[in-house]
Amino acid sequence: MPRENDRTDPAAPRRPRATGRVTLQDVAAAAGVSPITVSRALRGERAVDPQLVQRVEAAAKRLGYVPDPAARALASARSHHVAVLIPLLSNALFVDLLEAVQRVLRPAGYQTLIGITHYDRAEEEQLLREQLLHRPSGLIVTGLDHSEGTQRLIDDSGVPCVHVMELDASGRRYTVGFSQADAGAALVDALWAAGHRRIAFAAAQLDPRTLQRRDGWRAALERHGAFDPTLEWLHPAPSSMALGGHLFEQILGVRPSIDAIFFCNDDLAQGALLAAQRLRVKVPQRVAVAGFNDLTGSEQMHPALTTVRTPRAAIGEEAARLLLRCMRGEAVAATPIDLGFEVVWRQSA
Amino acid sequence: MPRENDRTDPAAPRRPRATGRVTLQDVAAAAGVSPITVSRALRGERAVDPQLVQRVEAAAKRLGYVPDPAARALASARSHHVAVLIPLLSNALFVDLLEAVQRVLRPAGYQTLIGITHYDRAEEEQLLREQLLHRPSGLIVTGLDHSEGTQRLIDDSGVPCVHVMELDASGRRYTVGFSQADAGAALVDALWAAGHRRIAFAAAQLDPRTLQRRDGWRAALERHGAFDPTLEWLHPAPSSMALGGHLFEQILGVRPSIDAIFFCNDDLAQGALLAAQRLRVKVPQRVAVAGFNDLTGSEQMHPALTTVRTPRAAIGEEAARLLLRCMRGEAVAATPIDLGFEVVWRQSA
DNA sequence: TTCGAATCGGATAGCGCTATCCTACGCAAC
DNA sequence: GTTGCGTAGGATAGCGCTATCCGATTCGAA
Repeated sequence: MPRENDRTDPAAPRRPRATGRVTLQDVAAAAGVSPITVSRALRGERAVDPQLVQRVEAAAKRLGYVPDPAARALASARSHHVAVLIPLLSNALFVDLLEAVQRVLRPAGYQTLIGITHYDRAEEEQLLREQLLHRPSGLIVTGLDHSEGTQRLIDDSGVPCVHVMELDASGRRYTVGFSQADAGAALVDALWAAGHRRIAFAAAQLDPRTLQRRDGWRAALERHGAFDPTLEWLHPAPSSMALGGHLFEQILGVRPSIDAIFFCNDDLAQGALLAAQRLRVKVPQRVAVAGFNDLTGSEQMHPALTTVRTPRAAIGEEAARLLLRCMRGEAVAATPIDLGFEVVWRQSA
Repeated sequence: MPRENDRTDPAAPRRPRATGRVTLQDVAAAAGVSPITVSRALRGERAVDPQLVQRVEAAAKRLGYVPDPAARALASARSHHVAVLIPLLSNALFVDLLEAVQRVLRPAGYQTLIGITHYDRAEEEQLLREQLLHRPSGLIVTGLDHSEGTQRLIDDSGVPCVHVMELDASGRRYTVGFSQADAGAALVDALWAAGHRRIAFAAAQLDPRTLQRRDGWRAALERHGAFDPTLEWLHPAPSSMALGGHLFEQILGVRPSIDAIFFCNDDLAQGALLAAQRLRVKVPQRVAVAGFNDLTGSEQMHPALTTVRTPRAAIGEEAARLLLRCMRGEAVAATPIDLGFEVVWRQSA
C-alpha cells in the first residue's frame, strides 16, 4: 500500500492541502454551478438568475460556507476592514463613538481596526500607513487636522474616509459631528444668562477641538463685551481629574475675581469639583464650574456638573452609515452632517 | 497607436494589473535572486547566505517593499493578527490592559483585532468565530470561564491563546493575572485590622472575577468568625457610579449596623462616596468604603478611596510577551504567571 | 429580417505570497 | 571512488477568491 507521500508518477497532480475549509468550489459543486457564479450570487454582484441565487444560498448555508477574508482581500485588493483612528481609549467619549461604529459596521460584515493616536500626528500617520496595508474598505478618522503625510495617504489611497467630531463645509470631505465652537459659545451664553460675568476657560491637552471650544468661549465673551485674555488657562499636559483639581486651585488663587470656570472637558471639571470639596470652596456660590461632554459620573457629582452633552454615539452611527454608503459605491454628497449638542444645566452652575 | 486595452493577438499575455505595489518579485529582480529566496531572507526562515540576506534587505529597503498581509495570510494560512477579547471598553481596567498589549504586539508586527463581549458568553463565541476567520496568529481572552463552544473553538483552532486576569494552575492553559480571591481576602484583612467588624460586600455585573472576589471576602470573614450571609449584596445590573450610590443608600438603610462596605470595583465605590456626600454620611467614621482596581479618579475622591491596585498594564505586557513566544513556536510551559496586587490604603477606610 | 445592445453563465488568469519538492554542491566516511 | 548526508537556492504549484474577457441567448428597434 503506497504511503501518503508516495509519488511514483511525477506527472500526477499533487494532493491538495487539506485545510478542512469549505470553499467556493464546494458550494459550486453542491449547487451545480461554476464557482464564479457562486461568488456573484453571494455578493449580489451582477445579475444572476434569482432561482440560481436561491440554490446557491441554500447550498452555502447547508455546507456552512464562510468566505475567506484573506483570499477575498487578495483577489479584489480590498479587505472588509474599516480602520478607525481615535486619539485615546481612556476617554469615554471615544469609547462611546467606537462602540456605535462597531454596532453598525459589524452586522454589515466589516471588521474594525482600531488605531490609537495618542493625539500625536506622527503616530497617526504611522498607524494609518500600517492600516492601509490591509487595504481597508473604509476609514474613520477623528477631526480634520492631520499631518500632510496623513492627508496624502488618505487621498492617494482612494479609500472612502469619514471625519468625525468636527464639520467641514468645504464639501471636499465627509464629516459628521457638531460645531465645537458653537457648543463652547452656547455654554458661555448659558453661564452669562445665569449671571456669571468673569468666566474663565481652562483646558488641557490642547487638541484642535479643545481650541475650537476656546474660540467659541472667546467669541461669546467678546459678544458680551467681557473678554479678557487673562481668563484663559491652557495647559499642554493630558487631561486628568488630578490636573483639573490643580487648575481649579491655581485659577482661584491667582484670579479670585473669577466667578465661573468652563473646563474644556468633564474629566477636568470633575477633578475641579472634587478639589472644591477638599478646599471647601462653595460651588456654585463662590464659583460656578462647567464641563464638556457629559460623561457618566458627571451627573453623580456633588454638586452635579453643568456640561454640554455631545452626541458621540449618534456621530459614530451616522459616520458608519455614511461610510457604508460610500463603500457600496453610492454617490454621496459631502455635506457636513451636524448632529448638534445640548447644554445640560445642573447644580454646579 | 493602440489603445490600452487593444488586444489584437489573443495569445499575447494579458497586461498585469498595475497596482503600484512593490512586490517580492521586484525585490527579487533588484537583488538578483529568486522570489522565494527573498521571502526566506526577509522572514529569517531557513538558512540563507548572510551576504544574500544583506543584499535582499538592502533592495527591499531601497524599493520600500512591505509584504502584503492578505497574500501572506492566504499562502501561509496565518495572518499577523492577534484577536483580543475583552468584556468592555468603558472600564479603564481593560483599556489599560489593551494599550499594554498593543505596546508589545505592534512593534512585533502584529495587528490587534479587538472584540468586545459585553460580558456575554454567546457574544464572545460569535466574536471569536468571526475573528478566527482571519486566521489570527494568537488569541488573548479575558478570564477562564467561557461557553463550551468558545472553548472548543479555541482548542480546535490550534491558535495559541493566553487567558488574562485569572490564574489556572492546571497547566493546561496559559494564564497571566493574579488571584482575585486572595485580593478580596487581603482587602478584608486590611479592613479588619483597621477595626471594622461588619464588612459588607456589594457587587454588580457578577462576572466570574467579581464572584471570586466575593469568595475571598467570604473566606476572610469566615476566618475571622465574622461571616454573615446578609452582608452580601449582589446586583446583576452593569456597574456604574449611579448604581454604587443606590447600593450604598440601600445597604445603610437596611443594615445600619454595617461599618464597612467592600465594593467589587472602583466605579461602584466612587458612586458610593459621592452618594455619601449627598446623604451627609460620614466616610469613614460612620462607614468605611473600599473599592477594587484603583482607577484614575479614586485617589482624587474626597475622601480618597481605599482600594486594591491591580497590575493590568503588566498583565497586558506579560500576556503579549508570552503570546509572542508561543507564536514563534517556542515550547513554553503553561505555568500561571501571578503578577500580584496591592492594597492601597487611603482615607475612605 | 437584421443588427446592435443587453443579459447572464462560464472559462481563464491571476492577486502576492509561501509550502513543498527538487537539485546542485560540498564534505566526510568507508 | 562512491555513498551518504547536510546545506542552501530555485522551480513549481497552489492558498481561495475575483477581474476580465467570452460567448450564447434574448429582445427590441429599424
